[in-house]
Amino acid sequence: MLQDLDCGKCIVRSSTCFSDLMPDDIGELVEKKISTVYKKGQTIFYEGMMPTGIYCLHSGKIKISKRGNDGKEQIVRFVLEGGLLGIRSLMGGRKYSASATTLEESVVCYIDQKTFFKLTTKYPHISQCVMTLICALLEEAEAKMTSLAQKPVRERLAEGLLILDELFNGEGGCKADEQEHALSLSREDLANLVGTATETVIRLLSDFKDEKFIEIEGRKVILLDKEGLKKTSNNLP
Amino acid sequence: MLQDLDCGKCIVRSSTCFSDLMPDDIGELVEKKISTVYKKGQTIFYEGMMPTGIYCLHSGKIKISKRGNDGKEQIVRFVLEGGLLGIRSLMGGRKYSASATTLEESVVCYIDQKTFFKLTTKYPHISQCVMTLICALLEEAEAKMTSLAQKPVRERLAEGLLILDELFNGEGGCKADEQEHALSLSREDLANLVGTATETVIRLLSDFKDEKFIEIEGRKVILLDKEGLKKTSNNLP
DNA sequence: ATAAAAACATGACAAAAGTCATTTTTTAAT
DNA sequence: ATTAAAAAATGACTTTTGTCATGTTTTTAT
Repeated sequence: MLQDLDCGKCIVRSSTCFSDLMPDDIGELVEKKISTVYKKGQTIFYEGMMPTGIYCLHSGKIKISKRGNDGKEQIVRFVLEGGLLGIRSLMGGRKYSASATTLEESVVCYIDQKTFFKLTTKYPHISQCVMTLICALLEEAEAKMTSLAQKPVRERLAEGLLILDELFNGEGGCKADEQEHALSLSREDLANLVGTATETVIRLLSDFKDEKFIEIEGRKVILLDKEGLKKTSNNLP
Repeated sequence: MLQDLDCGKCIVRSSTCFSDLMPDDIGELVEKKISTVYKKGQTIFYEGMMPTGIYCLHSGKIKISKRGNDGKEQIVRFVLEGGLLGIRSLMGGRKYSASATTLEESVVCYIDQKTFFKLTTKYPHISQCVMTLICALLEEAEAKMTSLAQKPVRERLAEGLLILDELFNGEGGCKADEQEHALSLSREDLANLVGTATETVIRLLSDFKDEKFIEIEGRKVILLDKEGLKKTSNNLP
């Protein structure tokens, strides 16, 4: 547990729904929030648990995943620095319908529901902001549904690689001096994101390599030809 | 266009987010709302348009569907009597990401955004109610994603039939004196819901008939053995 | 009532994707 | 640095699902 994170100076906070808080409320946040470091692969909450607050991702990357009826994992989305975790479940008053697991070491701030709802009551713009977030998630979920229902695996994998690249190496991602356009999800995670078998991902990645769309360095996948991937993903413009 | 719908007496309204309005506001609703009858197969709004208000379904049934990159339709969800249409797009301030088409003759009340937002500002419980609705939609969407990604078509079709039955013949559906447990979506709609080819749906429906799970009467599908369907859908309890 | 159109049905075949078994490489721990 | 464990890779084979062609039935419109 970390004691020394000062929400007042937190650049992450200022880019979330919690921007524009009055000093007193920031003070309360500093006091009430509980910050925890999770190592890679640790789970923050499990599907089926009842939420008692929300989590704000201070640093790191997280996958949100469900288990299908046969216990197989399905990755539903990712959360990056500044993202909120468990907000849908808390706002909907329902159990978590997915689990949250770190993909790398992450610092997460927990805010209990009482403190959170006090803030949403006082600041309507927070509710508004959360509503916008959830609406965006729903739009994305419906797009992904369509993709899963209609596209062959090859197209979905190309699409998945591009989305991951945008997510991890785009705006909020790592700096340019790090390995550019490199993804390092396991093949299994990639399969659970795209909705296929691990072997199929491996085979298609080799194909993509042969076609010079990507380069493979051990676990890392480096995008060489995003245009080519875009074409094979069959996403027009 | 219909002039004679009185929101004050509207049983549908009283079961939606618009329950508990003060008389004056109901009066304004009566004045401002525009009620229209749509025939079967007509489209209320199209993917890509910008919303200018919301629609409330007074009677009828509606499918919400997207087009994939190859133009193929994907049914994303259904809306029944009392449901709101276009709420996600309006609240998220974004274009419609799906179209709304009637499955049978339907009466739809349009409320322009100014009137709507006036109400949400005055009645926080409306915003709260809408938030809960959208959270539920997101949860369902993520469940459907998982199903599409992991289940074989046969299981998805069984699941789809059960969901449709629950939706159309359960609580808000038709009365018991009508054909019980009968669905009359076209095979094509069924395919576009379940994410497969029309021929595959037809073949699987024959299988289900042979296995005595359903009976087929022309376009109508009558569920005989819901337990059996549940088992083949692989949804445990 | 009848014709035209749409929806449904079926067969044959091809393509896509999954499974299982086995080997190689990479990663992590001592 | 070495070894054990995990992840990645590959091949052989099966199953699932999609496509195309064609015939039949049901709706719908005149």
